[in-house]
Amino acid sequence: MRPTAKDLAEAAGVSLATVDRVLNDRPNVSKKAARLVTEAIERIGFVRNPAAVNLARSRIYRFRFLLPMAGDQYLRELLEKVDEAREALRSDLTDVDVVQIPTTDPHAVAKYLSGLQSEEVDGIAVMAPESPQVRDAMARLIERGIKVVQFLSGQEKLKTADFVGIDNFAAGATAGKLIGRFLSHEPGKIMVIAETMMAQDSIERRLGFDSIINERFPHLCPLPSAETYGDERRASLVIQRMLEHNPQINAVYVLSAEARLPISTIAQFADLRRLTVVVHERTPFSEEALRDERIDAIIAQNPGHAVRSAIRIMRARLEAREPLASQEKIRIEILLKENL
Amino acid sequence: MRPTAKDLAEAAGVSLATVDRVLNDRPNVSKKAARLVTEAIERIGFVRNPAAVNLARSRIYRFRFLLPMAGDQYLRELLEKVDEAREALRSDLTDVDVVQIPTTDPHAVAKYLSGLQSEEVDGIAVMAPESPQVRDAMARLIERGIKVVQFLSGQEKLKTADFVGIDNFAAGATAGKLIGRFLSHEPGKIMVIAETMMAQDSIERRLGFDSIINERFPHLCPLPSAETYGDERRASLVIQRMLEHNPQINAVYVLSAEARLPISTIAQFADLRRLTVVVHERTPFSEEALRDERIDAIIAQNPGHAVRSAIRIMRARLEAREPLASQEKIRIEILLKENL
DNA sequence: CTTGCATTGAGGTGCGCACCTCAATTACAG
DNA sequence: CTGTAATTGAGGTGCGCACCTCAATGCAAG
Repeated sequence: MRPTAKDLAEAAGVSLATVDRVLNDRPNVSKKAARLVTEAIERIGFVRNPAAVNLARSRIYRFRFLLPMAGDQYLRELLEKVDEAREALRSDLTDVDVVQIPTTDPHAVAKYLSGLQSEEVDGIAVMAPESPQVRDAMARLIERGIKVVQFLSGQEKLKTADFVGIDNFAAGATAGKLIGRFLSHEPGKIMVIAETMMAQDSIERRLGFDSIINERFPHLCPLPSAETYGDERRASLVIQRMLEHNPQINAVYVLSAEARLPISTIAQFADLRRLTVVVHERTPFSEEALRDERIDAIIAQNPGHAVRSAIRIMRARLEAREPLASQEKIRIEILLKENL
Repeated sequence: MRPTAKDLAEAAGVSLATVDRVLNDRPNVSKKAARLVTEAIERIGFVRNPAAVNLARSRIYRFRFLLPMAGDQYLRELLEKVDEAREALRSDLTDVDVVQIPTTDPHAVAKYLSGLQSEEVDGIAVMAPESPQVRDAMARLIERGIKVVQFLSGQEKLKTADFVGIDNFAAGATAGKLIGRFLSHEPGKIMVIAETMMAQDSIERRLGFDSIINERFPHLCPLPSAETYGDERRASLVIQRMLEHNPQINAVYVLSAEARLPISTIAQFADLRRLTVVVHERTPFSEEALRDERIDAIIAQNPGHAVRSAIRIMRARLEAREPLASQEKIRIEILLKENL
């Protein structure tokens, strides 16, 4: 049998009460007693039974995901995964919920975060664009004991918060490498499309992309980023003009999470199958496009993994444990038609 | 507060004892009582508190990984991940251990499995090559109530066991697609190397590989599989001869998990950087080779994920739950230098 | 030595459930 | 109607720990 707290008390030569004081960081413990107990813990290999701990504490973890209001398929996917996690954790003393607010307005985000009470929630995963106000609000949340995870978004990294997501520079570089190698030695121009280049992650991806193209594939010329602002008419205009002015385009890189608008717009003016196309994020649309070879590769970060990871991290932090780094690292996945 | 069993009893209009009988499938429950309780469960949204359940049952799950005796870096990686999982689960009522036996001897594997008692272990993840004896032994284990996972190995799938690992046909196809697209339109021959072609997974990978090369890249010619049998001298002989007879070779595909021997052997006779090379499994060796561009891509299945997945599945089965399919699917990862 | 404070031990309660016993009630066959 | 079996309820115990109270002990300053 595993040693219990009682065994531990015996081994340390102290009472159960003192063991309890040490284990739970209660006051009024002499250095000597603390040492006796910690030594005994090592010696007999004592590990708290988490089931008993949770039961006794009758504690419920309340985690929240703060996600953008709008969004196309990728966001929907994400919401679904959060829901899945909620269901899976219902039985596990963990409540998960979602709040959607217009994250393009940093003021609104900051205000929401500032209003959060630790009675209301134990941890929050925030997916919002970079802004000093939001960063400040997060820092203050952390001071108040609410765990914060910077979630899949291009924030400047806080040292006191955890980050869940991919290295966007590397992701851009990966896209560049794929396009470069797929095109082989043919020279040409690459169309780069983003929803907006205001977001930190778009910028990083672009930098990574350019760096490898310049270094390894100088015969390829990446064009300036075209921005759609998520607007159909604007996308149509910008893309059509770019295609007309650059007949040498033989590749397309879509920086943003939502590939549907750019890709379906391009399809109106050019033959996708003659282009090498790389996009971000697996969605029903991008998956289908990959299957019928309108696009050649998807760079993805597994949203289900990201959601679970964020929850595990917040939980570990609350229990003052260190998260398992290797498990919590989100991989930059490359999806081809063959390994979907 | 979440409803407790007591609330449930009240809501169902029966006693706690009857609720207990229904929840734990004990005998002597009338259909009517069972119905009352299950209806009440739905109605009030009752969910058992797993902490309390585990505490009351004071049950410890004992899982075992049965792995091959020998092996190079990949196996070592795997052992490490199992160890990591063991540590992480120590506090979680779960004991994990490893047994290594010479899995090339199906007789020994079958014998070991047959000798297993359900008093000793609750579930076992078996990584061993296909053989009817082993399959039978596993089937008998399942009948005795021990959960079995076919782990990362080329077994014929049992319907009654779970499988953790990748689709090897698709993995081979992915390798083929990468090589085909990386080589672009240049014709040439592809060297295919395996430790042995006796293993089910090697065969499936080869089939997947050939199918896509034939279909999509007919200008490429995959050579017959060269087998190293893990032997240095044999590898040297076979590979040197193949390279001499086929100067048109411009790509290499290493089917097996251990790429070190084939790759370092090739390096003695040819310039790896002029070849397009795809191998399986991330190991310290393959990682370094990818970094310094001796190889071009790694097809990997995350061993840490696989280990954790196997454990989660065995656990879910023991608790008569359905594992979360989306989480337990092992992805075919493509690693380039950029997304390592 | 006394006062005041920090430290320690003993003991109890409750978390939500599994598992057990024993009596009481009900259903059913003969 | 009787006997028997099936069903139900009441109640208790323990899992390992957190959290609380109260009394007892130690220690140091004045």
